[in-house]
Amino acid sequence: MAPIRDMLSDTGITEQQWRVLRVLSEHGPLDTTTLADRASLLHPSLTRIATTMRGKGLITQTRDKVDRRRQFIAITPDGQKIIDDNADQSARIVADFRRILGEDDFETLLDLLGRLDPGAQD
Amino acid sequence: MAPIRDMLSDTGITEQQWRVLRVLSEHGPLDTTTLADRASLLHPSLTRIATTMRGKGLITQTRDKVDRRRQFIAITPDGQKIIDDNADQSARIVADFRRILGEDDFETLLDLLGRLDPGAQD
DNA sequence: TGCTTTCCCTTAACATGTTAATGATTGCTA
DNA sequence: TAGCAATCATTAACATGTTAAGGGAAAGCA
Repeated sequence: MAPIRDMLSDTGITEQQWRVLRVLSEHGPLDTTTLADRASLLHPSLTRIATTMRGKGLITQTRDKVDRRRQFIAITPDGQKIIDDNADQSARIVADFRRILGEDDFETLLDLLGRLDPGAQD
Repeated sequence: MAPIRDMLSDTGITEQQWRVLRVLSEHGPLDTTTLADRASLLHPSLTRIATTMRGKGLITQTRDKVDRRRQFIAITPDGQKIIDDNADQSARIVADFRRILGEDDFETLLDLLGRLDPGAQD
């Protein structure tokens, strides 16, 4: 994760906050349980992270009108801007991994890791 | 790491404390810089962890007579007991990984990961 | 309807990761 | 030898991981 962290150190957000933004950017607004799952966060962590990010204006949090236990979290334009500004560099990092290993070995790695942790398939 | 954490939840120590004990058990007393490196911990983390573990009587910490900036940390009998009590189960977890993937694929995985992070060779 | 259960989420408490600043020694050098 | 740089380690501040407990709302049922 070191290259990712280097990238993020310039943006003022953390690795976990980056994951939250990416998931929201890809899937649109999500309830907190789904968001925590897709961002690989435990719910207590997400609660805190969401509070921080709401404070920074990166996300909005709204309560479900029907089921008032539920909440939905959505990305704001400011949050989306962080994703956009770093999209190139982010893609480059993955491309680097692929280049270092070569296409075949890269796929092999994903396969082997997947076999060790069947629950983590994306 | 999930299987390791399950194992440790019974012992009252954390994953990082486990790594510290293992390194000390394998290499004998070490200075804190070397210990932090081998246990994959940053120095500030090691400082705190060492304080905790000293409180539990798992390690001892002594200052170098010659260079009084330096410290040496050693495992105590109580600490070694934790290693011994869990050695079987620990070996079994690695063996499980090897079994799931098969010998060849297991070696391949170690190789691929090593190529992505050349600094982390053991 | 009233009660219990279940669900969704938050709080709390403790341990660690991470970066920057600070201490404490030692070593070098003018 | 006084002063400064380098080294080893700790402290501080903030963010997250992890487990357990709590709080509010909905659902099921007598």
